[in-house]
Amino acid sequence: MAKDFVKRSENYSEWYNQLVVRADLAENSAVRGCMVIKPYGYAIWEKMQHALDEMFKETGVQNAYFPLFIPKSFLSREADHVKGFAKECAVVTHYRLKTNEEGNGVIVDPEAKLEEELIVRPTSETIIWSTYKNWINSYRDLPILCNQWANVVRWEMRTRMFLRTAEFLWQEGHTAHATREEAEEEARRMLEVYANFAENFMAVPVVKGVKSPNERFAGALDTYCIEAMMQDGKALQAGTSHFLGQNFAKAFDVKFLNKQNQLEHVWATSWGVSTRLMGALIMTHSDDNGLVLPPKLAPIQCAIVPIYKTDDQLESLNNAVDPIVAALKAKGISVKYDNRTEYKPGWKFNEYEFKGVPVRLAIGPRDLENGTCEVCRRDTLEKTNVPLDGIVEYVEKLLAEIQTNLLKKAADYRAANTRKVDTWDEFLVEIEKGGFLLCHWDGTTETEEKIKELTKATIRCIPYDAIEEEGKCILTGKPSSRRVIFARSY
RNA sequence: CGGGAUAUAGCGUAGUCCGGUUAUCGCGCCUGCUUUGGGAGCAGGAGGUCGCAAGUUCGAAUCUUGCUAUCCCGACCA
Repeated sequence: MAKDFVKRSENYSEWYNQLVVRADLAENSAVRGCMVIKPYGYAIWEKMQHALDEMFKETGVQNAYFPLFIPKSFLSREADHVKGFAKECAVVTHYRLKTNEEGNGVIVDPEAKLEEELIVRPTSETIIWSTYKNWINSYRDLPILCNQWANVVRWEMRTRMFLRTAEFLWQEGHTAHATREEAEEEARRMLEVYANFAENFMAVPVVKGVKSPNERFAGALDTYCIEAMMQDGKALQAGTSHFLGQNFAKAFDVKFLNKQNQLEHVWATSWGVSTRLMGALIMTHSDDNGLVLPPKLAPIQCAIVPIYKTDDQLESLNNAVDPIVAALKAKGISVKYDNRTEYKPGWKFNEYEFKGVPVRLAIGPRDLENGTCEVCRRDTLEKTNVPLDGIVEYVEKLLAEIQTNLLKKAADYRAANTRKVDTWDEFLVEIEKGGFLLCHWDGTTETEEKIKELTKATIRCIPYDAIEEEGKCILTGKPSSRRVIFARSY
């Protein structure tokens, strides 16, 4: 372990920042609020992208790409939408620089002012719906199911690596449908995809639910979301899927002729997940020894460290390990045999541990004699001596077990930090402890905002699986028919 | 944009209150030898506009003023 690595329990924010930087995932850039994603971090993101792409394809979604710049007038077409994003947009006003006549460097050429300013997309609903207008005439053109992988810019006041940066990478799906039912179904289907991905690939358990009107996406009729719990008890919105109704179709005049030969506005959805998922991944599993990665997203699933004194020993180890590496690769396991001479075994152990490599094998002369190797699993740090005969199957099984174990650990943690709260006094005490509080709420925005003002807690979602029960609002005592999740969040 | 703080080598820092030779220490980096089953040891070495600018002074990392940048707490948010 790094000598001065801050413990998770001591300073959670500091722990997170150091983890990101020292595990080689990312670093702050010279540009305010922006982040450099380093190769190791990007490799994880790529794995996420590939897995999501596969899942999207299964639902019939195709990838496309739309422009980075949005004419200012587009953004103002949908009233709620512009209200939601106006405060955080980067604006392009000029298209040319010129050399500074009074010295060195360049200045913005005042002659090159744009007639209409361009907005760097904070999200692409507007540019996409202005395009869809040209694609849609008849019910035969529907549905349109497009996704784009892109960067977006939101000029945030305070940033935090992966969780909130001025520029971030994401995927945004935009679909167009002939009926309300179909669009609503699509929005829910994609939420299922996200929940699936979070649990099966990231090993992050999530609560599926609907946002309260207050927390809804700007311009949506309904926002579905998945909420995860981090190890400090705070909630993290991991993905959202919006039912947009006909708002954008009306704003951009997108109509189609239905089977009855009547002109109708198109129904829309949009859904997205971002590099924020990286933050969720890091914060859900990692510990005081560094990153812990679920095998399905780990760039290196198995590291092999040779232990030797002489060149002869190294050579016989190389000969013994080569077929094992080949066999692991044949099983689709990404393996790194680290026989660099520049670093000592102890250094390598710590390195792979810190970077969250799920399984590490150590093989030395002693093992060659015994026909064994030492297997260390990152999730529990347990070490076992395992016969080299059958090692490939052992590693394969262990990776699957780690994947399962991480999800279980995270689910147990969440369960231990989720509780029902029925009185306001109790709420005030419990919210300080962190975690999810299941409470009754009278359904009004006023109450929600009052609670936020008093405690910084927000309604994370109204869970799909909320049980119908009679209750009284935590704050006002007015009747309520189901519990919602209150928590402090990122 | 309000409130608070900071700026010294790639990173982390001492020195600043109370001005005074060659700016401290650790990590990292380079060279050599010994090492290698949990971040090796010893020896040697490289690396600095002390955030920028002006002022006070015989003399400024240190005092004064202005500027800039960053961080933390708010407001905003995936």
